[in-house]
Amino acid sequence: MNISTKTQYGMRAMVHLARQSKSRSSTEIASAEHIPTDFLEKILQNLKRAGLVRSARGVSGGYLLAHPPRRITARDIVTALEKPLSNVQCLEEKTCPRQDTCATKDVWTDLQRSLFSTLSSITLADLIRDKKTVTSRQKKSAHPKKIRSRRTARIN
Amino acid sequence: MNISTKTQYGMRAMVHLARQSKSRSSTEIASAEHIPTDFLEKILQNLKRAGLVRSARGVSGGYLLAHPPRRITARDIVTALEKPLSNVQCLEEKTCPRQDTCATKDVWTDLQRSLFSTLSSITLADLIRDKKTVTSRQKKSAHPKKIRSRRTARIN
DNA sequence: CTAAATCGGACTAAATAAGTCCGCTTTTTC
DNA sequence: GAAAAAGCGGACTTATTTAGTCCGATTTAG
Repeated sequence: MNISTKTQYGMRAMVHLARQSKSRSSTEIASAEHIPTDFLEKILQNLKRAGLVRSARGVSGGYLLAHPPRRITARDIVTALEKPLSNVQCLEEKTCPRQDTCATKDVWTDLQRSLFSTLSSITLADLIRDKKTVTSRQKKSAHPKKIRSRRTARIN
Repeated sequence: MNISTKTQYGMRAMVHLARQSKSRSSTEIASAEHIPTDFLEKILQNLKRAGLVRSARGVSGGYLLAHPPRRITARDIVTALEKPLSNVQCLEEKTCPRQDTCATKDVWTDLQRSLFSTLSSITLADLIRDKKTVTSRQKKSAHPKKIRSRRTARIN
């Protein structure tokens, strides 16, 4: 019942990317966020396969968000990286052999629902706002963003 | 991000005990709930040290709940058995070295709060009731206040 | 006394997590 | 066209955690 460092790294990297307007290389993110480079590379691959980031190869390549920050939730990131999100086998199609055992199933379904619901309510846009606006995040209001551009890179 | 089998076993054992009015031996619970006996023994020790069950040694000894089922929540059980309930080091007193990193802290604190709140709202009494009452239990999602009791499970 | 139970510690095996290494491909720049 | 800087992919290693197992001691009812 813990959050793997992989997922924590991934969350940090995504927040980092959410603050940038242009693509960033994995080495740049790694040094900025104090994440082992090769490990981050793997994480970014996962995030890419999950459709959360896009990448460009070659010299001035790198990664950037595949969607605007307010369209990416913490749930997206966690489910992309945390392997068996709620691994309680009785939540699969296999039912418990005993009915009384299944009484405990309610606990795990409730837990999973609450987990998903909480994570879904948090977007990257929320996270890159100031701390004091955290309370207002719960109300889910839309916010404009300022975009600073500096360099140009081709992204697939 | 999964529930250990240890915790699942423990939950099953507690539900089992909640249905009984007298003490039960670990071997009895183990065979009824299909849990490895020696492993269950360890789990019951944990639950005992957490003050959730009581035990009697000797020939007709065994375990029984330390409190009535309506006073024991899923949170009690999970925290007793799941070792690092939400192991995100930045939730400890050690702050993250970088401020921007700490943006992700909100995710984990929210997650933990929601987790605790959900687990706290489920009592053993809820779990041993009929399935159809599950719906009504979920209505009082965040803050459990009223608890209806039907049968009086005289344990303690 | 003996059988059935709780206790406690030590130990092991399997699985998962966390990271590393290496070589390849793609793209920009000189 | 070569070099450099990036992403990509697979295989590999190491450390930690999980899931038990084993064994002996102690307690207690009959």
